[in-house]
Amino acid sequence: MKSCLVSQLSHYLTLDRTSLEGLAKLERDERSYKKRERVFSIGEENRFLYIVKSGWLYSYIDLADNRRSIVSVFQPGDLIGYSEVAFERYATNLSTSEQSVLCPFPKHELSDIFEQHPALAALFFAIASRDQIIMIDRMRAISSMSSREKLVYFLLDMSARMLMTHSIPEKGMMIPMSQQEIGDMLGLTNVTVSRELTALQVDGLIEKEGAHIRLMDISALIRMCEFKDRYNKIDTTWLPK
Amino acid sequence: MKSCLVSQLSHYLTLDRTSLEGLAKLERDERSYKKRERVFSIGEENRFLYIVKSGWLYSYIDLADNRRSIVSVFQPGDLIGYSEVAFERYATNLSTSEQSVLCPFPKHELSDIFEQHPALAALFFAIASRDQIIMIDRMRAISSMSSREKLVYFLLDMSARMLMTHSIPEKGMMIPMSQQEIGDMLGLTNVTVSRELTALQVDGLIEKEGAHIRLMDISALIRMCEFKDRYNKIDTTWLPK
DNA sequence: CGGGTCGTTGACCGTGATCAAGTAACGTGG
DNA sequence: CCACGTTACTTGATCACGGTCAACGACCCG
Repeated sequence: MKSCLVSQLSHYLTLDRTSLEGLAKLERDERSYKKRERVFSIGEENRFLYIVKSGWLYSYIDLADNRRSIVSVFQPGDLIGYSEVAFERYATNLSTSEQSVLCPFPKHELSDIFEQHPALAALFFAIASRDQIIMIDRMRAISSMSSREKLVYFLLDMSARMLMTHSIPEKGMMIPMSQQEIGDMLGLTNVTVSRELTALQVDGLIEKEGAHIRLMDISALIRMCEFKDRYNKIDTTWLPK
Repeated sequence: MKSCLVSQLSHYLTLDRTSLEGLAKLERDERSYKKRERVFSIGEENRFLYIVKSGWLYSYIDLADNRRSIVSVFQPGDLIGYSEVAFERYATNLSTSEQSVLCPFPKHELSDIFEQHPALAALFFAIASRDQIIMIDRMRAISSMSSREKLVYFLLDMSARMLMTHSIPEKGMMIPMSQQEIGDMLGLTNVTVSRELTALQVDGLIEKEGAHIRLMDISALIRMCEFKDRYNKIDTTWLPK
């Protein structure tokens, strides 16, 4: 069975035999987590990185007034923890939002990649850089958009991301997050998320049914928040080899 | 004369001779820019990265209502552009805020680093990861703090950053940014920045005089926004060699 | 001296948070 | 299978924070 990480990376670059072997080593172990289970917490010793084999997860930070800020959402094929690799202790919490399987591997094995697979290391670097740009997009959304535009941005981001690895079914994409959690990603309350989602539906821009959401007029939505798809293609021409 | 980049990197790790040579190659060329000069613009072909030799710069994105979002501020010793390395065209604009000198080098030379200096490549990765966490901190600030707390966060961030390379003079740190620009970093207007800064001064938490700001009660300020210094120390134990 | 940028201060207003109540969906155990 | 408890979503009423608009003063440089 093909690894999700490999399939995400192959989307950007055809990997040679030795790179594949290097990656396989990282996916040796696997562990399963229940729904809403905490994988690691802020302040714990940061020893492992994780590859998502199945399930959705998110990293978050608790705020003062028992709300929280959701930092990133992870899906199958994502590498978790490289943005924290510079610190001895975790700077975020990681929790599953549904039942998930992860492959943990120790931090120092990342250094083997740098020593033995420079092209792979550079690809990881490029992906980290892609995610940095995505974070910048989200910052722009949070700091300058209306609540409605923020939601549109969120939906397009999720959609672009899912389209990278698989197509979206007829009844729309399935987002296993509560409205509270969506709000926590955008700096909104669950109340506003509910209101704006129904407003978007009334205006015919989306259709929703349970956890499934269908985007009805994508180009209008893209115009609303000047969305750019950062997932589809990255520049790999500069990579070694 | 010692390079600023080397002195920033040395703050984290003692570099061996070959690493120093690899870095020297990147700093071969240099070019000077006037105050408020545009270095590159969104959409231009992304061919160069830059090392800051002197001056302050910032990258930004224009918003709809002729405002803009300032993404990052760069100071001497910083590496500019690695967060965009994954894209063929620049995703942000870069402009100086005062007269500056930069060392540009072509993107593909970064790949030489990955091939020939794995430890250095991993250190760059760690710094990119540090900056990712800093971005997360700022996201938390923007999405959940009051305007006053945002400003406190901004001041502490600047202070921590400057302390990494040099000490802060008696009359306070000198921030060559207008209140408009500070607002653009935090998602606030110049009006609010002005109001809150004077309010902080009235409360005795800071003192300001022109572009100089002195933090009077650092521990109170840190408590106000739960600030964490991410610059001072990073984990380099996992690096190759 | 004059023009321009930047910072300050005041009055008003709009968006989204807050508080609250009610409904719907779901899982568990009797 | 229903009774119950819990969680998620919806909808309404009110409020506060920070944005907007505007006027004025300080300062700098030509």
